[in-house]
Amino acid sequence: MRGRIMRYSKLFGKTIKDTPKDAILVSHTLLYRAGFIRESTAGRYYLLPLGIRVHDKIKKITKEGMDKAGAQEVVTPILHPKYLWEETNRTSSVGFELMTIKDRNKFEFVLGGTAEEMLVDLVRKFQISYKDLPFNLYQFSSKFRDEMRTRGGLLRLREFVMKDAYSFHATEEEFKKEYQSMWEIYTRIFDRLGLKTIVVESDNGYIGGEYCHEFVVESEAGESKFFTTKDGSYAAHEEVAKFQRDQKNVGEAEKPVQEVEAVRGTTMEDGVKLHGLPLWQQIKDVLFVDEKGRFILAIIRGDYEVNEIKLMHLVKAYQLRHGTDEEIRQKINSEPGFISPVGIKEIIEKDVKLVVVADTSLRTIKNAYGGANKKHKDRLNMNIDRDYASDLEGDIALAKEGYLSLEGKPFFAKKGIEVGNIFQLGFHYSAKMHDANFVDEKGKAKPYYMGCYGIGLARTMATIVEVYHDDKGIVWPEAVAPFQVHLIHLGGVHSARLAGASAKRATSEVREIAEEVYKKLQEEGVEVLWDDRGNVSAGEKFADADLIGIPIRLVISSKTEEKIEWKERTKSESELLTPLQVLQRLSSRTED
RNA sequence: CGGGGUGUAGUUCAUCGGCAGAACGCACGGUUCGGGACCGUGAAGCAGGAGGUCCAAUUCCUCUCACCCCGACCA
Repeated sequence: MRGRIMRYSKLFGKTIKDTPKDAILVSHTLLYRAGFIRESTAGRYYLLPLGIRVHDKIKKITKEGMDKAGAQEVVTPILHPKYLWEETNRTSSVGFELMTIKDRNKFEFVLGGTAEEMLVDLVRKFQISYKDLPFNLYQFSSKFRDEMRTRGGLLRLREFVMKDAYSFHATEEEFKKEYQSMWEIYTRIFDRLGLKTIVVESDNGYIGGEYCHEFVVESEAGESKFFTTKDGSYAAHEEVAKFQRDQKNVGEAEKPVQEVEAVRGTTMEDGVKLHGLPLWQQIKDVLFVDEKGRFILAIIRGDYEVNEIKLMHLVKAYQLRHGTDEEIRQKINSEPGFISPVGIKEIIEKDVKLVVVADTSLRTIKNAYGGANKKHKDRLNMNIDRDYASDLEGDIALAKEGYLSLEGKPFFAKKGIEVGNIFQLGFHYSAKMHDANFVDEKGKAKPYYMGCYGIGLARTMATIVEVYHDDKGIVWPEAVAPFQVHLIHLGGVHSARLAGASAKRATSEVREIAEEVYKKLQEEGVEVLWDDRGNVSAGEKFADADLIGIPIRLVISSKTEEKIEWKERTKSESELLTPLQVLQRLSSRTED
């Protein structure tokens, strides 16, 4: 534990008045101005004494939560042997953000950005039996991610401390209990940190697995876009949100297909204008190419957009890019802006692998129109099953605000900061890595079922500031404040003299009394920052106290006579208390 | 990686071909003393880096690096 007390005159890291020009977000500005952080290079920050105190408290609360949930703390090396990442083939799938380093023997390491392989490697060093399972191992360690772009001070870093946990189970049922337990513990941890989180269904990204949830704090500063219903019964990230397709003209009789001249541009609007038909009746065709070079034609109702994440999952691809105009012409033998699923398999080049993926929305329309795989030719009255078919059919549509959830409730779009997440990993890692097994009751080796769980500490710290601040500065919740008490004494030879020496204290005495109070608070175990500067005006001390944002401000001056002024950062009024009352109040607060 | 922007004192910014400036901050002295007080003095800069044009470049041109913002990714 760090020292409980500090004199401001000795505190490394001063407050500043000017707003740094590069700071856009409140959290960045305030943490910088108040002397909690300084930047090293993009996405890498120094935590100053005030900053590390807050960081430590967040860590402590996180740790208490994890321990309470029965997880056990470990430490893994930051340099991961690269062969481990090769074992799961993640060197190629996440290569864009991995950083590598070689030792003097040219042995290659990866700077750890997440530690699934390391934990599996650790666990497989032991003979795990079903009797050992389940268990959950966690650590606090620096993570390195060579992010393409950093953002907003501490919100998105290239180097940060993360609490990451990895759980190992014999069965899926067993895992689900842990997942639920982590869900609850996370909610409680963030609650203690003063953050109200929304649990949002989201995409796994490069971590792998089948499902996961983000813990999001609603904020305009956030990067996560998600949808919720008014009652909160459903919350899902934009990438995965499921919604109802409304029925359009399903009752209409199927008309014969007709090929027509269509001298038009290549956009959806051009089609609407030319034929005078609604956008939803048009078929949207989007060509993608995956990492294996497969062509994927996504077809969807014209008023919807393709969700690439959903599409990737459906076709089991790792990466998608849009097909180029040349590819459309030379490989598919179609025409940009005029692609059609009708007869497309017959016209493509022989060496081309094409997967046609249809969104379920195509079942809500009849007699659709769209291109005819030739320039300036369109086709009218296309109907699924009769005129065209897909290799895969499913949900590949992007949700939007106002769409209805599967329960029929309208979506509201929200933005938030993702402070933590929980992942189902299943056999994703244990299947790929050798010997990632446990022995079951019958003595047979089986892969273990896994989950993982992360919380970013610095991001959480910034998020707290995003939520708790006012125009004067930070307003730390008590649980994470760098100190509990900000003690100020005000000099004033003059005012003391003017007020008459008998009842009032002289300046030198005020400082002595402050020092006594400071020592008394120390004895009582109160964390206190004493602004002991003698040459600074009252206004400056107050402004600094407001900026730093410690919950309780105690003022001693010639005006307070035998008492001490008590002011809470969250309130505008103050009151005069006797020293005894101050101590009583402080002790009652710490008991809460 | 694509698009946009910024690099001049610790910080925020002026100067925009002709001796490098201000405010805040910092140091020292003095006056103040309950909401960022005032006066004086002082220290602080190879104008991000390299190259070019010019009698002369912080200023114009080229390249490069760093940082910020918007997009594709994430704790």
